[in-house]
Amino acid sequence: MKTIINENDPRVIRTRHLLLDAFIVLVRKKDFTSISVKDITEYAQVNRATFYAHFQDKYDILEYMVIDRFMNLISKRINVEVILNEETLRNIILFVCEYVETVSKSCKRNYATILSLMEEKVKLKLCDVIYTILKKENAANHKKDEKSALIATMISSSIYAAASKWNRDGRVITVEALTEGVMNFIVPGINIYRN
Amino acid sequence: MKTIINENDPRVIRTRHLLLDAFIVLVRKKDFTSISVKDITEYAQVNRATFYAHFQDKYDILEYMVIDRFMNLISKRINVEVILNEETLRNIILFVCEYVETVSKSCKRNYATILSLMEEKVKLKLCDVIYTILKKENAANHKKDEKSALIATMISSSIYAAASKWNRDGRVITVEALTEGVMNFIVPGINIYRN
DNA sequence: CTACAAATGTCGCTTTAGCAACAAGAGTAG
DNA sequence: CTACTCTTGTTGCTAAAGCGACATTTGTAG
Repeated sequence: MKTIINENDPRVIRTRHLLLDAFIVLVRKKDFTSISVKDITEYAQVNRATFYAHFQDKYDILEYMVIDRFMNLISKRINVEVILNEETLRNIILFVCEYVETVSKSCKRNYATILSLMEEKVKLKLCDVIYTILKKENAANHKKDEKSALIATMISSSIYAAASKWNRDGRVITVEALTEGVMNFIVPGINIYRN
Repeated sequence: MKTIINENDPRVIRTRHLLLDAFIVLVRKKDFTSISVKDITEYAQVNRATFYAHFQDKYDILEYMVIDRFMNLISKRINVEVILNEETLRNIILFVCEYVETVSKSCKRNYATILSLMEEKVKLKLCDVIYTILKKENAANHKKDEKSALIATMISSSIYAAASKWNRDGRVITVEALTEGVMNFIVPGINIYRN
């Protein structure tokens, strides 16, 4: 039962960090299934009841961790202040490929199934990022918001699906080749949307 | 105005650590005089008012740090469960010499005067340690407590004074030689007290 | 010297964290 | 199956940390 109200309270930030850091340490050492909330709070030196003020359960903190990392990584590579030109799109595609690859490599097979539950959240975040860029482009024109949301959904799902397939198939073609294939598919649709 | 009640509360321990760590970092970088309470709390990410719940002022946290370090160092070298035989005494003398030397070496000249204010506290702690050992030796005989306190005072002051002088004079004789000199002075007195 | 800026301690009030105890559920050994 | 233990969420209550404001002091530039 999350009960935290003010995300900017220094105590809240500190406690969240303690819990996340503990969780990350444990995740490297033990099987996710065998990690209990008690383990996390004991390692973090935080009361167990406090954990439940921040997260619903251990799946919740896993999700938080995955999203948090995704956003950290993408924000270092893609500036949301930019416009969605071809260069930006290529950067996003390259980033998603890299992300998918590193995640799949860092997963012991036990985590693969669990992380697949998180994929949906990551896709939504990717969609968010693209939507944010698109919306800013048409800040004045509110009528286009709906269209932006729709096209962002399709762009992000295309990119993520392509990157996933590419990774699943063993990454036999180069990322550049994949990027071209994706670009050829999505750019015409985007251009039509822009007119 | 220290207002902390429960020293074992995990939050108290955590906050104290944050403050101490921040203070130690700042002490290495800046002149003690130029360190403000605000600096410490900002670095530690702790509220300024909270600082005053733990320490009176920056001199107080300095004192705490010095005592804390002294106790950490001595507890690694001298087990208070031991009895005060000649070996233990020699170990104590060696430790005090080492302590005095390292402190004086790690001090920029600005700190020397400030740390001299701390010397008295360190001496008292040394006295405490010796008294604890002595008292345990006569646990059954409460009448000897007063005598133990007195002799502990004299033993500790003798050792500390000798070590200080040895250090002040440039450490020209070996610690072993100094130890012999000190032992020759204090052991007879201790023996008389024991009978 | 003066005036302005910054640091110091302190205060009441709000918010978050710790704690102990609870019922409910999962897993395990006999 | 049963009894046992451990984990899980949850709940009041207590205690510590955060916050903004305040009067003072300190220090420093003009």
